[in-house]
Amino acid sequence: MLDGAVLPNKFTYPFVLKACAGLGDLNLGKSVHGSVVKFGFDDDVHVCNTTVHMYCCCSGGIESARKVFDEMPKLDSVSWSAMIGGYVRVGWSTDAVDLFREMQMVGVRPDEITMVSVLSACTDLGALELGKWVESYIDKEGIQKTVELSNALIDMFSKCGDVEKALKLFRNMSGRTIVSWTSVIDGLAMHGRGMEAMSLFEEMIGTGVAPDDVAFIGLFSACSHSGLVEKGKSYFSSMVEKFHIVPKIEHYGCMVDMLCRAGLVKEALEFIQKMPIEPNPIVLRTLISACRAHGELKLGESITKQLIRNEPMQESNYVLLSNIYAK
DNA sequence: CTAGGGTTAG
Repeated sequence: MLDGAVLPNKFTYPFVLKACAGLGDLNLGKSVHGSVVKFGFDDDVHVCNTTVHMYCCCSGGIESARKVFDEMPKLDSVSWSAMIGGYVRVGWSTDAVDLFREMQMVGVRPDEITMVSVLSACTDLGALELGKWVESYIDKEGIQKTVELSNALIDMFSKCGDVEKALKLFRNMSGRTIVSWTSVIDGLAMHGRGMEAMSLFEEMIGTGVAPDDVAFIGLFSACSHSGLVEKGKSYFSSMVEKFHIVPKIEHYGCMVDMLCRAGLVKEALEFIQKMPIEPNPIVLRTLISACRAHGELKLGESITKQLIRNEPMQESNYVLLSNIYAK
């Protein structure tokens, strides 16, 4: 296209940049950005917004995104949402909140998409008071409570410690999605309310919503945190046999965590050995910590040595080993 | 003619 008669125009770039974002390819994105600059489309707010988003989606691109953002001739709510959302995605939630404050100071009106990202930042930070403020801000500003925004509110309350409030919003919500159910189940799980999480899970199935792989992670986590080992095992079978979901490492990880918390270290080891996929470092660390807690020091030592062989650069593994020797 | 978000074990 570049060497023919047809030149790219400013309407071409958002599609190309979006493709780079989808691939997460920073080098490709950089070269497309270079082309944007070369053709002088870097004064177009839509092209710049897509560029910010592209950098935010590429690993290691967040600083470049901020650079483009800072140099934009004009910022609209999409620009701010893209940058705030980018910070949340890479886990820089404090920067996301700071940027939201800056957005308010310069007087750009946030919309429901901005607020979803701000709420994600609150959830990540466990900032309940800020989250409550955001909720009242949404009401005060008359920002549209889409299903996605309601879900973000439920998720925030659920994970920041006000499960009752999350449940209340959930019960009053019209048009719940599996995300709404999963957020409340996760909150109950995190706060040791495993039986309620289980009954909500059953209620969900009863209303005709089929559980997906993410919902099962929440459910297993609930069983794990509440010591419901037999329930967890039976749900694991049902996930595979009844709902035909292929377990991922996260599902196996939950089961290992559940067995370890219950002190069934040997059974956790057997479970790992029977898994059809390789245990990742997270699973191995769960097992090692359990070995230490339950006096299986020899076993813990051998697994830790295996872990160190797999990731010799991870300093925390040596801490695990020294903790075992300390015992 | 284009654009930003949304549940995932420890």
